[in-house]
Amino acid sequence: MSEEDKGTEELIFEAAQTVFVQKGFDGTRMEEIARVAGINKSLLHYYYRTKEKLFNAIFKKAFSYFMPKVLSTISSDLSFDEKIKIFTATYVEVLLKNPHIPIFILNELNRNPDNAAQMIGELTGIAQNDTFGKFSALIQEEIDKGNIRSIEPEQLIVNLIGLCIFPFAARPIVQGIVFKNDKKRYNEFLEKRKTEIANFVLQSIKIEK
Amino acid sequence: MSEEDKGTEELIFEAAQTVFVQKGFDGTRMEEIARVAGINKSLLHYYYRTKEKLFNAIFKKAFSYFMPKVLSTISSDLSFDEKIKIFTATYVEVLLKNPHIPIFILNELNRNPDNAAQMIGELTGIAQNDTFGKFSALIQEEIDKGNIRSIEPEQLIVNLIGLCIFPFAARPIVQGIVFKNDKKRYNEFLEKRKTEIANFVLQSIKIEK
DNA sequence: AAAAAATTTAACCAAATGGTTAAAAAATAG
DNA sequence: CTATTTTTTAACCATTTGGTTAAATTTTTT
Repeated sequence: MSEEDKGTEELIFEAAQTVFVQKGFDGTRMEEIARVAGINKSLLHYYYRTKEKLFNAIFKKAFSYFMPKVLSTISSDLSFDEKIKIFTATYVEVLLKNPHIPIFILNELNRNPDNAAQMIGELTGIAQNDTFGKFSALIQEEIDKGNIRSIEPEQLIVNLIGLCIFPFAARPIVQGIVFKNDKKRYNEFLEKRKTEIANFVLQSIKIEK
Repeated sequence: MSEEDKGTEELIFEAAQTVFVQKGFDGTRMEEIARVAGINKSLLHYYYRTKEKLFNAIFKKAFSYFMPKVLSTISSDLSFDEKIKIFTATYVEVLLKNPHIPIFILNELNRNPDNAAQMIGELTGIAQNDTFGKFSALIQEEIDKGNIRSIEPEQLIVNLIGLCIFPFAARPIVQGIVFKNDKKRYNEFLEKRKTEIANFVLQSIKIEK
């Protein structure tokens, strides 16, 4: 394989990403991927033998955006407050750059949990490191130290992640119904979320006020 | 049409709901709906002429679970705190009974926003009443009265709804990764959410502490 | 320039799918 | 009982789709 092969392979990969992420596995047609990539179906199969193989490659990459290394912020030596602030801000920033990822991942995870689990298992990080376990422990420490009020660590973790992901996964609802299709206000709303989420969460759990 | 017609029509409707909600529009096969309903394809088309018509009927009903009348709690004469508590508790209860609805709605909304918007428009309530506008006004009043801290009403509304919906839409993640497939702990977690969400939110926005 | 690899073209295939049709059988209504 | 409606059966159809094949052309490597 030459260097330019990566050019074509990458071209196909990006086209596949565009189509799969927008339309899901069932809604995606191989021909459309080829069309978007500006090549033909034969070449598509020449690089990725089956739809499944291509999809799985896309899924893995998409998942790395969905559960980004941002979670490693937890293992840094920042203060708890800073960790929350940086985690949420960075997470929202990542999602602002990949706004279609959440609904894609959530849907495919739901559609074919077994295959998805397999793909996630093949990724390094996330599942292996037990990042959430560490996060739980960190929260429990803060509670024990009296820095935050008592709360089940899992509830707090799901709140944090949910507050970041939800406005993206539910964009048509939030933009359409809450903001009556005013895209500008919806985008300003998302921008503010970068700091708003940490604010909201910390106000809820901090003890001194 | 006789009375028993409704029996068969309802049978088909329920089978369609089961399949569509689990597999989405693209992933659903008409034959599977017929199989689940215990009838044959011909009879299916005899009642609902096309896949689209059947789907749209299902979508409308599902959406009424996704955005339930619970939102009318807002217009009641309860105290603000009570409104939040009852809204979140009832919403989580509704979703516990229809756990697959969120991801179904979010995905179909994303897949075909125009058709979804049309269907939502044909429903009474929700879109017409500007429930969210009223909710915003209510929140702003509470801020002006000094009962809760300053916050953009839309941020608070999205937080509330997101905290309710997210654990259902992201079940495979929450159950699989956070709770390592311990279904029992995941279900206990959801049960606690009925009160936990209001707790979390009120702690964040209440002024006296 | 020769060999190897990449790309295109186009025809082709089998399976799946949404939908139709028509005739027979069963159930229901008048 | 007769007429109507509902339901089944089964064959059928056109289209779509993922995938293959083979030959020709272009590009890259050596």
